Amino acid sequence: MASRTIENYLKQIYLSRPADETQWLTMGKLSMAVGVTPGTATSMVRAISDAHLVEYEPRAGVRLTPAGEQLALHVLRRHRLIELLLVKVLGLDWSEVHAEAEELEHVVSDRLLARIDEILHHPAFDPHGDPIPTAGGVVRRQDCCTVLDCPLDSPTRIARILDQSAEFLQYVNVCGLLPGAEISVASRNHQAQTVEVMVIKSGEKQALTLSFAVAEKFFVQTT
Amino acid sequence: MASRTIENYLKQIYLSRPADETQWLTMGKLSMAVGVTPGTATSMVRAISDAHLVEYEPRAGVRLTPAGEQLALHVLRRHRLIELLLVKVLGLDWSEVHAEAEELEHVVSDRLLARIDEILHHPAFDPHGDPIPTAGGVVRRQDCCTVLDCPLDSPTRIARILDQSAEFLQYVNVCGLLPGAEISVASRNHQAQTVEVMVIKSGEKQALTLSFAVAEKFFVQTT
DNA sequence: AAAACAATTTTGGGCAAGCAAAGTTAATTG
DNA sequence: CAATTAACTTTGCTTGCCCAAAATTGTTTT
Ligand SMILES: [Mn+2]
Ligand SMILES: [Mn+2]
Ligand SMILES: [Mn+2]
Ligand SMILES: [Mn+2]
Repeated sequence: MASRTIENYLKQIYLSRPADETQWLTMGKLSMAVGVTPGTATSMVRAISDAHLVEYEPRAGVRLTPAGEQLALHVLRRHRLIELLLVKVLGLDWSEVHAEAEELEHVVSDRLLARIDEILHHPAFDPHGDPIPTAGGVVRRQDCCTVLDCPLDSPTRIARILDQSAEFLQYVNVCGLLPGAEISVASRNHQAQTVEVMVIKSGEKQALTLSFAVAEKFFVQTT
Repeated sequence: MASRTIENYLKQIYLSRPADETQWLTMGKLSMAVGVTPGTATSMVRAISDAHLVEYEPRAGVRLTPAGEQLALHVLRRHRLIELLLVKVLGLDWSEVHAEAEELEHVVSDRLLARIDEILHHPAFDPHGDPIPTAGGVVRRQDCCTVLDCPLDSPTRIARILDQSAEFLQYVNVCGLLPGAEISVASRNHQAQTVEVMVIKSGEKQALTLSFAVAEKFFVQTT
């Protein structure tokens, strides 16, 4: 059994892996993601590599083996199912569940997880719109664009938000930009680096301005 | 914050404390309860005593300070509320929830615990009939007798079972001796050390024989 | 090509928990 | 009382995980 430390490393290696599959994740990035000093990450990765859960190339970086990826996806599945349970059944606010799940993901048994999955009717997405890997370790990929690059003036639906920080999610809540919300992008200003978004908030249409950096965090799906 | 190890020690010191308040809990008993060697218990208790959570008297034993007791009761509250949640909301069998709660009790936040308490309508007892300490750390004491010493031939109700092992609880399940079940004690045989119990199992009355040792595990309340 | 820089690895050390086995103490027994 | 025994404590060692700071390496810059 992998320790909770190792589970956290594997999960972060998965989440922080570079888009280009041939690339390695550097120790600097990993140590930041896990929240330890670079030296600690190096020696931990050495150990995890001895267990054949990652490949490690000194001065290049780290990459999950198939076994390591399965384990990472299992942790991610636990994390996201727990988040959804906390929102749907326990009634916590979606801005607080990430921190909570960060701990719970390491102690929930397979049996309990199966019950949670049943109660939620085998959901495909967590409260932030992140896909929940299947019990078999498969991630159903949804290709969609962001508020930054979707077509203008067409009605779309927010599908996913790429930020787990409680403060940001509370702001998102206030704006009504939650997953499922219908919006359309009115315009983009490349000089000011801002996007103007129309959102239906408690019945009436409202305009909202976001920076490019923030717009990029919102994935949308054309309806 | 107390580590999960310390939380476990405090909880076991509370649960294993001798009935006589003036007595100390010996290191032997404690090390058995926690599942470590006696030497480990001794040095751990020394450390916890430095934190003023217990009093430790070499060669006598250990005893909780008021601060330590509050912490222990908090852990116990988490444990028992979680057990009830797992049974009532998640639909786990009551024989499996103890092991599950043993881990979860250390990672559930105050906020989540408050939600659980609300959803369950501030329950007073867990699935085994054990009292749930209040948020203020008060244990509501119910004085009742056991199947070993209750009056004969009077209808009573099972209130509490003093054994958390899954196998035993599954047997209890089969016999219909769960908390809430109506029973009456027909006779006791002091030579054979057995008790004959009448229990209403799926409509019809059934007779059941238990040893003194097992009878003692069932607390009953006269109805 | 040399110097400077940034990223990474190595070294040395710390803390929390644990075990095994040796040493101590206190109670029990002959 | 002396000897034995059982319970407890001490000692020495291990493992997992972490940090700070020094050393190394690969890449830019000058
Ligand atoms: Mn985690
Ligand atoms: Mn999420
Ligand atoms: Mn526990
Ligand atoms: Mn219980």
